[in-house]
Amino acid sequence: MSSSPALNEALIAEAARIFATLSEPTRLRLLKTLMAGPLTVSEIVAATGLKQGNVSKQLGVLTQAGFLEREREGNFARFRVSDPFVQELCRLVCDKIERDAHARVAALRGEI
Amino acid sequence: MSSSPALNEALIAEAARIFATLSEPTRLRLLKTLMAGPLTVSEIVAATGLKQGNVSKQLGVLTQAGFLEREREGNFARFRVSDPFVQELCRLVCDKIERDAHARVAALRGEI
DNA sequence: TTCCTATATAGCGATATAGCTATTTATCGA
DNA sequence: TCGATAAATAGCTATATCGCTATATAGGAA
Repeated sequence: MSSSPALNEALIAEAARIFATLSEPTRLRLLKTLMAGPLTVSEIVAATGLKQGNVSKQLGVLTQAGFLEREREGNFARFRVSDPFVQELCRLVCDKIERDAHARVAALRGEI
Repeated sequence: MSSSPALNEALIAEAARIFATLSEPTRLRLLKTLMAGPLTVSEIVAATGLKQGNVSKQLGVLTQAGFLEREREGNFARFRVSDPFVQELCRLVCDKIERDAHARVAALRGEI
């Protein structure tokens, strides 16, 4: 049971879109900040030191991509990570980075 | 045991780089093609219909990122996926896409 | 060496998007 | 209704990078 080329292309395009969403340091910083718990825009601005406009814009991108949920609270907007998938993905990547770092250290040891 | 801000930034930058490498449909297509087994550049060109120059360029990007290994075979260059990490990552993302698709279908059913 | 084929790379136009400043929109309290 | 504050957005410049064409490099065979 193999899928049609078109479906494959759609799957690839969607996967690329997901990876692209996660390809910006600023957005990863926002996700990391929100992984500790839901926060309002101003709290995020205070926690990260990023400009309010950029924070709003990138939160919008992450929400559009389905990684965050937005909830109005009076004058504020509170954002939360909406999908454990994000955590899984980030953990996998971070583990990989650590593994590679350890491998590099081991290689250096071998070279001495 | 929390890491220094600088280390965190480095980790985020590295993660963003990994995601960015996977954010291009062409590169995902190449990875997908190579997941079936190692191939030379000309075989990849034949299998995908992409231009030789682009294939070389993007294989270079993937190799630089550590996702592929290159092996000279006389006049040819054979590439292979070098890290099961790539498969894991792609599987995770594809699963997510399928889950979301099913969820959308279910939502549609509910709306009828 | 000289030719031929497989890869790699240079240079270019087009496109996408990050972050900036400034402004607009939305919601609450007086 | 009228500020005041939180958030979203508009418009901009700068930058990165895709795929393209054309060319350079590398390695084998004659």
